[in-house]
Amino acid sequence: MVPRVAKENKNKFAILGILKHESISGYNIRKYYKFRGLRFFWPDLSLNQIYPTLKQLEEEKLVKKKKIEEKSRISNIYSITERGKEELRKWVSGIPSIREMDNMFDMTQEVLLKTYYGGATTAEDSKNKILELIEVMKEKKVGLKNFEKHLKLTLKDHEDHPYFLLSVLMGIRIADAVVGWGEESIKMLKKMN
Amino acid sequence: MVPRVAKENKNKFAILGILKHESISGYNIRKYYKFRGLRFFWPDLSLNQIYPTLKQLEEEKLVKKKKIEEKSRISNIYSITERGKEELRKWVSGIPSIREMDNMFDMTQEVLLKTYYGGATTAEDSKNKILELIEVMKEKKVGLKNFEKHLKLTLKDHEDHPYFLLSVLMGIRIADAVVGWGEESIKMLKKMN
DNA sequence: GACTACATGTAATCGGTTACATGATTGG
DNA sequence: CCAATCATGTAACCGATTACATGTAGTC
Repeated sequence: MVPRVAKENKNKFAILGILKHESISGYNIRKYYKFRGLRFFWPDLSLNQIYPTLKQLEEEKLVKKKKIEEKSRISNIYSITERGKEELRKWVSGIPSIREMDNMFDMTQEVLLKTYYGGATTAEDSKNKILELIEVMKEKKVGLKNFEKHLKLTLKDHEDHPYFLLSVLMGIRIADAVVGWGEESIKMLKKMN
Repeated sequence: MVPRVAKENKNKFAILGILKHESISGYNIRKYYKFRGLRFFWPDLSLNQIYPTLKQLEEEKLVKKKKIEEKSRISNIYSITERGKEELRKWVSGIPSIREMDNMFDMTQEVLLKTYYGGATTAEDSKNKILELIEVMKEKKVGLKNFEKHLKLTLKDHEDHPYFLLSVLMGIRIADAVVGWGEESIKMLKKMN
């Protein structure tokens, strides 16, 4: 029997990354998510998800809970443990398996989250991930360009084809945007050394 | 008690849209997904998901199953019913609630799937959806530009800030790409009339 | 004979959403 | 005093993934 590998709970690392940046309560993790820009590219981190995940992280000894009274208010402040930092670093530095993905949004999201928490590992690790993303996106673009050519020739064969073409054009735009971003990012990361 | 509104099963409509284009088997829905470009921007449609969904669609009388023997092979060919076509049209023509979303990828994906199946409704419907996406993306960009300004000023205050900046820059690139695509698409849809 | 592609499903489980539940504090 | 915000959770359910299960047809 092959051991079952559960789909990674990425919200776990999203939360761990926030706690690496600062020690805060569950309620404030939600605010952090909402007000630091993470929400623009990462799926909703709701409180109903944050609290159980924190409980799980505590059981795994990746975070520590402390009851703190502040301005006559009691809240549970969570902070990352050494073990948690190491777990985060391992996850962030790991090359995401974007080669097995087709969906351009999925792969971009994955690399973006790891880039966002790039402070948890070395600039070199971040650079490598972005370089791979650039490469894969360029390959996707070649495939999309072929679709475009084919659809432009068969535009009038089926009422659906013009709409298929529109979605392919979006794919090409996304690929270009990601490659452009990647190249700009590589330059910025080099300057940081 | 407020009635529970289940999260829309979008794969249901993805499959319905494929069957509107052509009558095929579950196995071939998977191939369609893989080879028509849908995979570039829509999450994996696996066979383990396709079969139960087809069963559900059949129960709802949105599709019809027919056992067909072809080249000594028996397969279940599914075709869309009139009711299914109407259900698809209603879904495609509905304005997605992207204003309640923060995640730029989510909103783009949602509009893209509806654009992909634009043949199920009028060009006018597709245009309206894209116009709204352009507007929302422009708003997101304003927010991201503010983040960018702030992060550039505080770049050296925290080791994480350069990485936050990188993710914000990606957001800006995505926003620009989507707006550019939207404007190009509007022009193409106008020509189609 | 082994491998790939065709072809269809079920069972167990996980991750995430919706809904429910409770209570304190602050500001108008 | 009422609304918004602070603050933390549980229960039920749904959607999607992983794993399991089975069998045929064609090709190297």
